[in-house]
Amino acid sequence: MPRAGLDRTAVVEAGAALADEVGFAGLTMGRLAERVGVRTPSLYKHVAGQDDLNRGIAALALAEAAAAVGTATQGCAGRDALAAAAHAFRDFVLTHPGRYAATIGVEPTGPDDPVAVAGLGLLGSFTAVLRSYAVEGAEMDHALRALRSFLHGFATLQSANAFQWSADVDDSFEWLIALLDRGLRNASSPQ
Amino acid sequence: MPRAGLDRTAVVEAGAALADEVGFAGLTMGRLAERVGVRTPSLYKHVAGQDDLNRGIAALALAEAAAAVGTATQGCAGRDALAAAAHAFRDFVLTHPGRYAATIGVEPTGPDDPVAVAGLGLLGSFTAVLRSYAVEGAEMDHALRALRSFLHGFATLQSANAFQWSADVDDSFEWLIALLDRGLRNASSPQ
DNA sequence: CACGAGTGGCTAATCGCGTTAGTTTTGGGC
DNA sequence: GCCCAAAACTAACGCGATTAGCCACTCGTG
Repeated sequence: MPRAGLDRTAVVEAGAALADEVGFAGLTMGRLAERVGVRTPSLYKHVAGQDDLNRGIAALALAEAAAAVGTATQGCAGRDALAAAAHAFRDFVLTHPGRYAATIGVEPTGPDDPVAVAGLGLLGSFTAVLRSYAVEGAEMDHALRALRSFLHGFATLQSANAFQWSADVDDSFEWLIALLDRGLRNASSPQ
Repeated sequence: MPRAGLDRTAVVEAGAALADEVGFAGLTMGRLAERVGVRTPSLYKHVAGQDDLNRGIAALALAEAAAAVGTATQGCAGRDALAAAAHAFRDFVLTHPGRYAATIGVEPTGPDDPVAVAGLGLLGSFTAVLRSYAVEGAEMDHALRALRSFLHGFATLQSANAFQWSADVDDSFEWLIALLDRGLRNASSPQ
């Protein structure tokens, strides 16, 4: 039996790709094993189990999302940066719905958990965007959460096909970015 | 063996309550059967299977959420209505995380699917709120999607404990409402 | 070049969950 | 008091995750 030459990152990456194809719920150890050309129990030589696999996929997805947002906003500021970040994030979620879904419901075990580290990276990319606006101090935390909620909600709902009405979804996304921009530009003004 | 006297709604409601307790992923036919005092296969006399159960729970949750938002916004307008709706929705998701989770990933099978009907009800509650702002025509669809994305994203992330930083989550929610209000008040103005 | 150890793969088996088939029991209507 | 449809039960299957235990390939070392 020739060896497949697997290692942890190969298994995790194959799992992420498979999750994108068949959906996170359809990611099964058996399917993943078949995909990488191995019998199911052999996977356990590389990952500790399904939970560990999910954590690996989540960390990978967060790192990739952070990179996508970071490079998309290079050299932009203000509304341009916001639009670039939003589009980069949504594109990532829509092209990689499975691995993004893996990031939900994974609680980091500690501050040096790869999931936590990757999450901080994504947060950093968003922080850079918000710095272009007059957001400072404690408001940064609120704005970060708002931005993350917006993007997560929209991308998740669209990826779940929860938008069934008439209007074009891309138009709605642009409208949403404009609304965020309006709200952020006056962030410090008295409500 | 004395009869338990179950019917479909009793099973669905017990399933929703159980999902809130143990999480949507922990909702299992065996546990639900034990909860209602019956053996697992007996549940299949009332629901067609786990998927059907999920649809029932989702429809129930959407109807309850619509009712909560609707009554909370009675007699309010503008920012008051927005704040009331946002709080009612978030409270519902936080107190019923399991049944709300059931609403994600359920695609209505047709226009008269109870899930679709209940979803339209929730949409109607949000539409009433947005009518207080100068939102009209095609913008209503965009604003609806924006509001839904915001609320879904925030509630989901908080319920998944994805907010790990310093600032108070309730403060962030108020800040987010203020941001939405600012953005909506100028909805029709040129960006 | 042999070899021994460790690693990566395999088979077999267990457990839990969803689901189906077939059987028994209950309780309301005649 | 009897009958039958509904509702519950037991038994059994399939599938997915996981573990235990075994074997083969490969690589570094003598």
